Amino acid sequence: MTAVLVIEDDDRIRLALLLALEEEGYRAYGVATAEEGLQRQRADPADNVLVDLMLPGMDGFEYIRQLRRDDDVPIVVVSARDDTHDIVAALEAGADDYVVKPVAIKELSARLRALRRRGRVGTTPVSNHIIGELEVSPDAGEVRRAGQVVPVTRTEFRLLCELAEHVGRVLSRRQLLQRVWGYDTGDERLVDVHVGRLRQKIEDDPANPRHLVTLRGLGYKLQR
Amino acid sequence: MTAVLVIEDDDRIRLALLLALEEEGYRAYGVATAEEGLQRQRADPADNVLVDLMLPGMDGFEYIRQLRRDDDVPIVVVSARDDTHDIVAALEAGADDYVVKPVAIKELSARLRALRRRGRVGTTPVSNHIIGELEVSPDAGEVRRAGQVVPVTRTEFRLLCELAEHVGRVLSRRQLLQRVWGYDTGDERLVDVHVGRLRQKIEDDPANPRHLVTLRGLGYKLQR
DNA sequence: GGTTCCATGACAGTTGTGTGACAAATCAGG
DNA sequence: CCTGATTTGTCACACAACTGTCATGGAACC
Repeated sequence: MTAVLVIEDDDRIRLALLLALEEEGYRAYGVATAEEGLQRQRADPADNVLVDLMLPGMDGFEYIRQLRRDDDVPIVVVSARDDTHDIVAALEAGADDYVVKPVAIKELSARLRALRRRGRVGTTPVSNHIIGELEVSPDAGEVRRAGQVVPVTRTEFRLLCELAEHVGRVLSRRQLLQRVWGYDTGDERLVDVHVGRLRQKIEDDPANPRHLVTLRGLGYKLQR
Repeated sequence: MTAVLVIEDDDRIRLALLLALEEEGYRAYGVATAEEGLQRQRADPADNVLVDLMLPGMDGFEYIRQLRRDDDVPIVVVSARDDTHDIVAALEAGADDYVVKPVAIKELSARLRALRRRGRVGTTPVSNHIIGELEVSPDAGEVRRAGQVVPVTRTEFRLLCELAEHVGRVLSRRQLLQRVWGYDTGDERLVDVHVGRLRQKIEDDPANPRHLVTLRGLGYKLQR
């Protein structure tokens, strides 16, 4: 069955849309924020995405841009604003269609069908490690936290990739030195420093890390 | 250059559309009847078709059905009628989008671009890449920015194609040297220089690139 | 309480990148 | 074949960003 993800902060509208879509034979589910929308689509990809533009927190434009980094799902904007600038900006950001509220469900359904008929084309998805709200894309050379790109340096990035490839496993300082730096020798404290810097960037509370944790006497571990 | 066929019986509207499209950087030509439209598209296929619904003789719905028998070109209906039944019927007949007259040319252009990005499904795979407002057509040997052709040199073009083929992925200087120049060896700084020159042409603010970005220590990446 | 292990801030040296200038190479048109 | 224009590759400099070391203080362990 065709699955549709609806991102709309107004509860009444969202529920009405979901109901109408189910009536039309879709499996439909919704979230209220763009952040949830990103997470949801990564965890359980839908065949179509409907998104409002005015959302609390991350807005619809930014949502589209972020999703489009590694997902080619057809995106339809459902907005109350009938403004050329918005329409152009949304399509440029990567949306495939733009309809103005209130929208006839039959029209929406027909537009979704037309889009699916076109099919997907484009980039093969990038391989990601997902650790909770953290995403590491070795291909894209990017680290995201709750959808937001976090700038990390090359060494930090390599270190994080190494840890992400072995989620839940302890890696000793020596192992990390070996794999990230290529050293066989050298001061192991170097690892500490970089772990510390990484924590500043990817942890909510760097002093009490939830993902990048220390195992005293053993080394470091990345966990979900 | 992207060619657009316009089928519209009202001379004034047709000419206005053609003019506006050319202004946007398209090669545009028009006919007044569906019969002419079919003939023309078979003789000299356009990349997009705009069609009115109310036409003398064969109407727009029938035109779409007939054209769709052997052509997967993106079709956009441009109609004065804002009626759900018409919209659904047109999309069901095989149209890809439906806009209501009068239409902002910028919106129309953005919708055409979005459609081309989706590409054709039945015919040869699309080889042109669309990255935001940027279009790269390896076949046509052209780069467009917001519809306007940007003159780039051969090397810049190859570099851009290489990056465009891997949107969202980092390519190291060595990889680029290898793929664009065919070197196995050589000074990697060469890549920097050409990236810099490319940025001057395709970026809004070359000093703060939005698409052709540097990933320090990793290489370059083209992103939407 | 002593010991070991770890976190963190500061800092100087190093590396990586952007850019302008320039000469060699290539191309277009006569 | 010649000439002028364009394109290409090299270089050097400046600047910003990154890295590794060290010292200090704090936390965990016995």
